[in-house]
Amino acid sequence: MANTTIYDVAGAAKVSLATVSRVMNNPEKVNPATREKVLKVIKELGYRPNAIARGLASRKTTTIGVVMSDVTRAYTSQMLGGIVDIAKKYNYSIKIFSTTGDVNLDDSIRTVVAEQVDGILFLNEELEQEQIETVVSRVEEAGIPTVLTNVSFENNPLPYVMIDYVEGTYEITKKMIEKGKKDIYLFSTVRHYYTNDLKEKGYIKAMEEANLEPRIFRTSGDVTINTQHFTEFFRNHNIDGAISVRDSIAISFMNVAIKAGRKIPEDILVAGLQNTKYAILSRPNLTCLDTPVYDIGAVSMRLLTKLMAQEEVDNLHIVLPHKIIERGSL
Amino acid sequence: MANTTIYDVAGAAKVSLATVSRVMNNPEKVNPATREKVLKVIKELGYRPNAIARGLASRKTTTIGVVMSDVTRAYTSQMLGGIVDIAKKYNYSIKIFSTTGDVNLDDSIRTVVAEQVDGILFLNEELEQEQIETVVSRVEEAGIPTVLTNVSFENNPLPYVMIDYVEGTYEITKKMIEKGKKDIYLFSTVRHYYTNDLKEKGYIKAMEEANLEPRIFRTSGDVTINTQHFTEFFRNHNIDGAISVRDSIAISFMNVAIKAGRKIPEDILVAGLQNTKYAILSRPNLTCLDTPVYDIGAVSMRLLTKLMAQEEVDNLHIVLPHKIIERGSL
DNA sequence: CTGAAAGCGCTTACAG
DNA sequence: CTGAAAGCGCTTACAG
Repeated sequence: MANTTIYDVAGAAKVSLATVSRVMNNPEKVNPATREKVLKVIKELGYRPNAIARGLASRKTTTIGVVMSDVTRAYTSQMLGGIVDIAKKYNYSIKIFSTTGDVNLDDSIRTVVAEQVDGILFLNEELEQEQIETVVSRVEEAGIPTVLTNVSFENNPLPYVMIDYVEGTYEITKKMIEKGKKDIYLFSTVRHYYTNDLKEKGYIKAMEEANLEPRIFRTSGDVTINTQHFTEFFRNHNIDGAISVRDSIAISFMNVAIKAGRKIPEDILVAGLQNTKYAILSRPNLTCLDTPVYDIGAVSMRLLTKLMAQEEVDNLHIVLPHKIIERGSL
Repeated sequence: MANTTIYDVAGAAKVSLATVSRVMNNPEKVNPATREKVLKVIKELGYRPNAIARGLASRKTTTIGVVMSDVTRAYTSQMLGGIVDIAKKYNYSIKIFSTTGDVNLDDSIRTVVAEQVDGILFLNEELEQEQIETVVSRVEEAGIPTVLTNVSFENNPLPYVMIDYVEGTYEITKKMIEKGKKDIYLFSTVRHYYTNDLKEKGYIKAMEEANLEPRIFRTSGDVTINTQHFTEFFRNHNIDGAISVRDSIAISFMNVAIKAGRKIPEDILVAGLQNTKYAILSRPNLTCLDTPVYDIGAVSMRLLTKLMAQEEVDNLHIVLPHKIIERGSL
C-alpha cells in the first residue's frame, strides 16, 4: 500500500534524491561506490519510480498511443502483436484508443494528445482522406511523432508503413486472368476506405489491361450478412474468380460457393488480400496476397522509436515487400 | 506545439487556476456566470488538461492496465473488444501489458503497478496456480483493484468473471455420448493452464460417468504443427468425437479428418469450447460451447469501474451463463 | 463562490 | 561526483 518513493530510497541510502534519480537515469554520472549503495537499497525496498511523476517532470511518458477502430479484427490484432513486441523491447508502454462510434475525430485526437503520449501509431484504416488530414494537422500542431500504420493517402506528409496494395492486387488478379478466368469479381466492403480503394485500383488496372470488365461486389464484413448476399448472388451471376479485400469474406464466399455446388479451385479461383490466421484454417486453404501484418506493426513501432529518439531516419515512407502465397484456392 | 495549460485558461478568463480546475472537476461548486466564462475560454483555446499532471496531483490516472499474454489470439482480442467499449463509456484509458516472454512475473506486475494504473484486468489465462498467487499478493500490497478476466484458481480471493467451463464441457461431452459416441477425444494444449484444466475436468467427469475412457490429446496451437499431429493421429486412432479447448484447433482437426476421408458430423462429431469468429467460417460451421467472450471482457471492465469507484458490489465472483450453439459439426 | 498555497513524486540545470 | 532548489501542470484542503 505504502508505495516507496524516491525519498524513501534517498533516506535509506543516505544520499539526496537527486542522486537516486541519477542512478536511475544517468548511472554513469555517479560514483560507482554510491551507485552500488543506492542500487542495493532500491532492490531491498523494491522501489520503482512512479511513472506519472516521472512523466510530468521529464515531459516524456515513454508511452505511445495506438489509435484504431476495431481491436477484434484479426488483421488489427496481428498488427498490434507486432507493435506490442517491439514496444516492449524499447521499454515503451502502450495505450490503446478506439475510435469506433466517435462522432468527432478531431476531438478523439485531442484526447490522445492530452494523454501526453510520446508518439502515436495510427492504424485506423477506415478513414477517408479529409478525416486523415485532420489527424495530420492535429499531431503536427502538438508536435507528436506519428506513424501511419497500414494507412496513407495522397500527398501524405506523415511517415508511414505500407504495402503496395495496388501492385499486389494487380499481380494476383493477373494470375487469375492468366489461368484463363474472365468473370473475376472483387469483393470489397460497402464502406469506402483507403486500403480498399488501393486494392480496387490494382484490380481494375489488371482487368482493364486484359479487356475484361471489372466487377466490384460490395458486401458486409459480418459473416451472417455476407453469407446471405453471396447466396443471393449465386442465383444470377456467373463467376470464375473471386478476390476479396478481407480473408474472412473470401472464406465465407467459398463456403457458400461450395454449398452451391461449385468446386474450388476447379470452377472458381479464390484469393484473399490479407493472409490472416484464417487463411490456413479454411478448406481449401486460402491463397493470399501476403501482407505481412505482424511486420507492418513491428516496423511501424520501430520507426516510431527512432522518431521519438530524434534519430536520423533516411526513409520515412516504408513499403514492405509483398508476395503471393499459393495455397489450395488459386 | 505550445500546449495550452490551465494557467493560460486562467489568465484569459481572468480567474485563478483553482477556479478553472473546479470548472473541470466540480462544476457545481462554481458560479454559473464564471463557469460559462471559463468554459468559453476553454473551448476557444481548445484546452485539455494534461492527463499526467492531473494524474500526479489527484493520484488517479483514470487508466487501467490490461495484462495478457498474447494479443493476437482471437479469444483475447474479442475480450479486449468488450473491455475497450466499456472503458470508453466510463472514460477510462487502457494500457496494455504483454507478459509473453517474461521471465519474472513478479517483476512484470511491479511494472504495471509503477505505471500508476487505477485498476488492473488480468486476462492472462495461461498462468499456473502459484504464479497467480504472486499476482494476488502484489496487487493487494499495492492496493489496486483487480479483476481476473477469464481466469481464477482455487480459493481465489480476487474478483473474477468466469464461465463454468467444467459444467459447459461436461454438457457438450454428454451430448456426444448421448448420440452414441464412444471414442471421444479432448484436444488440449501441451502447456497446462487454468481454463483448460477446468475443461479437462468437465470432459473427464462426463466420460467417467458413462464408463468411457477419457482420452486427452495434447497438441500445439500452431496450425502447421497440429496439422501434422492430427495427420499422424489418424494412422492409428479410432475416433468418433472430438472436443477442442480452442476453436482453431477443432477446425484444423476437421480439415485433416475430412482429408482423411471422414465425414463430419456423420463419422465424427466435433465441437469447440470457445465460439470465436472462426466458428462460423469453417465448413461445416463449428458447434460450440458459447463462452461469451466479448461479454467476459465487458463485464470485467464494468465490475472494475465499480471497484475503482468504491461502490458496493454484491457479487465479486461472476459466472456468466454459457450455452451450446448447435451448428453443423455436432 | 473564489483565490493563495501546498503538494503530488519525480527531473534537471546550477552550484559547489 | 553530489546536493539544494525550482519546476513539470495539475488538485485540493484551507481561508476568506
